[in-house]
Amino acid sequence: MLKTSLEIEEAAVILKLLGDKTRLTMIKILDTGECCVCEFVEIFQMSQPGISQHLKKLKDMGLVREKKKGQWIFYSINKNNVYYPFVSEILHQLPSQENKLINLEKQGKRIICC
Amino acid sequence: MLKTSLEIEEAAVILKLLGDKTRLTMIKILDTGECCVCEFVEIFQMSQPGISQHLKKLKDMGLVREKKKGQWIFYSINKNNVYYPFVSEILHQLPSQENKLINLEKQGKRIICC
DNA sequence: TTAATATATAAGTTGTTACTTATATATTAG
DNA sequence: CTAATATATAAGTAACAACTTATATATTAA
Repeated sequence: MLKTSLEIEEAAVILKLLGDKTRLTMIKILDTGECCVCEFVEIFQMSQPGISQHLKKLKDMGLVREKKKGQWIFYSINKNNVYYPFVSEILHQLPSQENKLINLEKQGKRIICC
Repeated sequence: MLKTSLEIEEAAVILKLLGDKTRLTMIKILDTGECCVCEFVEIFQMSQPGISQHLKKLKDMGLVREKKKGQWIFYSINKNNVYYPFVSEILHQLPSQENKLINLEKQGKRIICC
C-alpha cells in the first residue's frame, strides 16, 4: 500500500493538488481530525459548492475519505493512500491550523456528532 | 536565512511552482549540479522559450540562480533560499533524474565548460 | 407534510498557465 | 565582419482552474 518511490509525474500531480492554499489548509486540518463540509464553508468563507469542489479533488486522488453521519458528511484523511507518506512529510513542515477549529468552536459553529 | 516555519500561503505558492512535471524535474536535476538552458531544451524536447520561461519562474522565487559562462547561462540551485529546506525535503522523496544527464552525455550533448 | 439544512452537481465566467512562434541581443567561430 | 549559436522577452492561443449562481437530492425539525 505504501510507496517507497514516487514517479516524478505523479509527484507533480500531488504537488499541484496541494498547491492551492484552500486545499493545503484543508488537508492540514484533516491530518489532525475529521471535519464536515459546512465547517469548511465557515472556515474559508467560501461558497458551499466551492468547498465541495475542492474536497472532490482531494477525494478523487484518494487523499481523503467521506463518511455520512446523519445530515452531515464528514471528511477525514486517508492514511492508507499510496501518496500519504509523501503528503505527510510536506504537512509536517507547515504550521498547525488548529486555531481555525478553535475559532469555530468559540463561535459555536463546530459540528459535534455521533 | 533558513525558515523554521513556513506560512501556509507561502507553502502553497511553492507547491504550485513545483506542481509542474517540467519544473519539478528541472529542480531535481539542479539539486545535483548545474545545467544550462540548451541542455534542458534537449532533455525536455521543448522549445527554448518554453524552457526559459520555466527557469524564470524558478528564478523569480529565488530557488535557482544563473551564472553566465561564455555564450551559455548555467542555472544552479540556491541552497540559501528561505524555501530551500522545504523544497529539499520534497526532492529527497523523488527518484534520481541523473539518467537524463547520462543520456545527454551519451548523445554528446552535455555542455562542459570552464 | 412542509420547511429548513447539508450536500453535490451543472453551467457559466474570469483569470491563469503552459505552451507556441516571432524577434531582439549577446557571444563565439570562421 | 558575418554567420551561427545561446538566450530572453513579447505576443498570441488553447486549455485549465477557481470561483460563482442555480438547482436537485437527502435528511432533520416542526
